[in-house]
Amino acid sequence: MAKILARVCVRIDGINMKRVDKRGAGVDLGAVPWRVLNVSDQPLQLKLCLSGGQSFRWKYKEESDEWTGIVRGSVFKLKETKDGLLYQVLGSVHSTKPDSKVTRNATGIPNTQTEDERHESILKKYFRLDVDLKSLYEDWSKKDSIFKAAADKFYGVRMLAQEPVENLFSFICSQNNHITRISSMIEKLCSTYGQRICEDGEIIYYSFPSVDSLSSVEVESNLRELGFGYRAKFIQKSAAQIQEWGENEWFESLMKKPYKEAKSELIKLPGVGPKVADCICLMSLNHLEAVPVDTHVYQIAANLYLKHLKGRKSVTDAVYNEIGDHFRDMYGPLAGWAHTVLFCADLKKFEESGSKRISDETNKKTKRKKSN
DNA sequence: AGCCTACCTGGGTC
DNA sequence: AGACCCAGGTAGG
Repeated sequence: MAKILARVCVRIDGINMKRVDKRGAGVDLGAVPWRVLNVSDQPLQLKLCLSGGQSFRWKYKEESDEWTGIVRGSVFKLKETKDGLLYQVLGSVHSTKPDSKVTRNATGIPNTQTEDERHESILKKYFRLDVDLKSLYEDWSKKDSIFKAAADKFYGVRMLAQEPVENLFSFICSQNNHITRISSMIEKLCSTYGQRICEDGEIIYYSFPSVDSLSSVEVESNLRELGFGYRAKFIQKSAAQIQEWGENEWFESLMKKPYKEAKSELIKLPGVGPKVADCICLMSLNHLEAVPVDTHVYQIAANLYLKHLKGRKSVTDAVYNEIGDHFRDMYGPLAGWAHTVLFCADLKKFEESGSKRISDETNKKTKRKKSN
């Protein structure tokens, strides 16, 4: 069935990939074939990876149990089934046509691949499917009983290998902000400064904006009007700075540098402090020992591991580093990944009725007593 | 070094 | 209704 549908004639309309039938009438994108991604028995839980605070752009559709998001300029739909992880590609910034030889790409993946191979490769890299997560979980469970207790339910939390530009500007938006507002701000950023990729019914998909497009001076006032508040200035100024430092070469140099050096470079950007810098190191620069300490992680640390830190009014640099070092001492070189599992386990949104958050001790104390 | 305050906005609480 | 408070922080004092 899928194979037959795959042979439906495809025409490329600029950057928009539109499927058309022989009469030229538009065909619903539901005709895009599902493909199986070989995850080779690697644990992977989409919900925790895609809505656990690593990325803000993935959308979940309850009715179809599907996730939609954009990785490296391609719009993916993902679905977990008993037969494995299925994916569709709805459109692509640089798409020629499916199964044709790719002549150019910006992914560093050999250009002798077909589009399908390229997309499979993108997803495997994105989910770091080359990393054996089972043995990591075993290792971390041995080292920490709290981790062990959370591991069963929060299996398959994978550290995504994200793109630095999206990662950086998303987390500049995240500071002192709600998830819902962060997501809506990022969507505004994309629809205003990103490139239109394709559409699916009412929904138009945009790529994440380039650094260039965010660097011009008028961006600040535009973003302020769009409700970005004081982050508008940070975004424009950081974009201009990154551009000056050589963008791609700069990001690549940060990947090669030791974690601490990369972090101190990042902190030079306006709107990037220790926490955001650690997010970038961990999520897109391959420094897996980076441990972003936000309010949640501070709560987890102060209530479960470093009780002398309870009740601090602010997380100072010293406290911040103490918490990070503690996790690094405990878990080793991939401490940031391990910490993300705990972070997920502590998120309210992943609470099930009857279950409790790992740092629930505090919640009892800070919550007012319910009157009956 | 630690602590304070302002910063945009929007949603929740009392 | 209108003052709070808080939200996955940062900058400047």
